[in-house]
Amino acid sequence: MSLSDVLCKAVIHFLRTQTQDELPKLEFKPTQKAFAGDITLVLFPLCKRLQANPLALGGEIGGFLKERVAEVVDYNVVGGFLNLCISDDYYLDWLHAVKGVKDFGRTAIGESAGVTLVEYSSPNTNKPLHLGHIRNNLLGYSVAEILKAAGHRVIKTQVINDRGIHICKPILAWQKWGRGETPAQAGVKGDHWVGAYYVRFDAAYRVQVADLIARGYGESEARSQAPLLREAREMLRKWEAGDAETRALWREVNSSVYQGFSETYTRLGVDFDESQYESDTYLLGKDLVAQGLEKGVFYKKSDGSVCCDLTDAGLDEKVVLRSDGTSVYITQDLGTAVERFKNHDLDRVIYTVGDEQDYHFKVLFLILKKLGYPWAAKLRHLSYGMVDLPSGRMKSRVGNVVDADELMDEMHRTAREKGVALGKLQGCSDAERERLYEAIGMGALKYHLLKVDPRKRILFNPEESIDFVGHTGPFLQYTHARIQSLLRRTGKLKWQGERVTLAPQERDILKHLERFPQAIQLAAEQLNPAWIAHYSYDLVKSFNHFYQSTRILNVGNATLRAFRLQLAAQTAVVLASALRLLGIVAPERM
RNA sequence: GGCCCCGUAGUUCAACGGAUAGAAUAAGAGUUUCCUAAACUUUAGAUACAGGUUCGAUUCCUGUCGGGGCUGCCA
Repeated sequence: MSLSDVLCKAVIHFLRTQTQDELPKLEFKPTQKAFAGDITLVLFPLCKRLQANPLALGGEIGGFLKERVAEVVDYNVVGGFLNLCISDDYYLDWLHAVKGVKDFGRTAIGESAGVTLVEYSSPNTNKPLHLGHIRNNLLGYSVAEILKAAGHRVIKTQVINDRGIHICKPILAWQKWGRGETPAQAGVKGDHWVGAYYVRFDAAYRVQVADLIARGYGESEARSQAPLLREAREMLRKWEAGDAETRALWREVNSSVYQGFSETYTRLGVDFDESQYESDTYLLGKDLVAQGLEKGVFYKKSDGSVCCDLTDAGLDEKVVLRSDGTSVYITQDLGTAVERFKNHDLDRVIYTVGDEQDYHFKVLFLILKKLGYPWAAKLRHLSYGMVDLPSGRMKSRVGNVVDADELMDEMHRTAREKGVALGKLQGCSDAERERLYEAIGMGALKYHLLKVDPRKRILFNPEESIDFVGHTGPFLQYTHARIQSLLRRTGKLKWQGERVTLAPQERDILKHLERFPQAIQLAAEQLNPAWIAHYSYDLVKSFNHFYQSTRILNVGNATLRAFRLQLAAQTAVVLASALRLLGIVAPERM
């Protein structure tokens, strides 16, 4: 039982002697630095309910706790706040109890733990991943890891958009102008290789459109009648008809893209338990549409298209099947959702998708509810803001897209430049050094993107590259490395739980460390890795305070030295664990 | 037009409805015979505006202004 549980129980016990009325929820929080104490109970809600004076009530509760709860050694009341001072023994016992615990802070996955499906990444196979995908991947991966740490079973999945007109375009360009070239021959990753053909297609297509317009076509007509687009449409038609040659071509080109994606994922440090391909799922929703028609959830319009009326929820009507009988985007999403609940016993499904699709998911969930699936309530859209550039939104058409691989290269390069400038890592082999620069560069990138609340847009300025000093990933990594260095030097000292008197800095770290499980739970509830990022930063700040103001090793008292080393070791354990939840490597040295 | 999200130091980010709104960075001043100076200490600097709800509002509600998104038989 955690300390706040103990306190909560005691306070309720006390209040029961005062009243039988329903009690408001008790609110314990860490005491602010400016006041004496460790844990604070906010009295206002209680005062209101009991019609008591804050000072008097605080005194009564404080007195009761001091007398009856061993951990509480003192209290004071300021305004409407009851500040409790916790005994050194409590924190020392706590540290002694957790010091050997592997994976401290993580909740073991219980027998009854439900399965959460986390979908993220969702790439298109016609171009390489960009900065927006990086945010998506880091967010999805981190949330999945946090859920695991909080005791859930998790399946990580990606839906690969591998079919459609946009996939046909680069294939067509390659067929026309590629002369059988392979990515290996071109010397580029497969995804970039395909992306280049996509760009090439688009350029040629635009020339054709301009040409048609010059010959008197209207703009929209020119766009839809350009020969290249007609060819691409024809390719899509053949693909859908199952034409063997087209399918083979498609398979060949896509396979090199997957190789490229795989390298990017590995470098990003993300992974998936399964992948779904739209080429397998794009027809799934059609029978649902038929069922929906029967049930009267959908209706057929005079042109033959099928719609769902959502006006009762304040939304519009939504087309779920085109007039020519083919599916739209939401049709396959309906089908995929049903399929997932058929294949797995799911507790929850999390879709990690940008906030531009908020409306889409609102509609999707609503339609599934209307179709009568009780699990519709278990679907959740993990919506995040776009990554903007100073010039505005990234648009492939404008050509200002920040490529994922290039960005990672640049982070690595910057880490190396800064490391060299600071004279770091001189004792390492070249290979080891590069490995560390990679970890640090990626640490900077990941922390930069994850520390921001997912809902908010991120402004990414390539000119002022991501920081390595201050509130950054490398700052956390550096602290971890320093602790490791400290421990390497003095590995023999063991602390066996002997009593010492806690200095304020030591107590401060202990309080932070003790809060780690709560930080994980909070992050898991809110699906927000930023909580972990901020927790880690606070922990490191308080460790540095301790580190700077106490000479850990230079004390005569061997017990105190051993205790401080244990404190440092536990900080390293928690820090490494927190960083792992963000996908950040905690280096042994740097 | 309708719906949704966002407005906090010069800048980038914090703050389950709680105490004196925290950090980082940029600017100023310091700290290395001492466990890693990618660190630490210190000075100055902010809740877009107007109402409301209440013991208390950056947070909730209404309105105004500003930024973005969605409102496709695209994905």
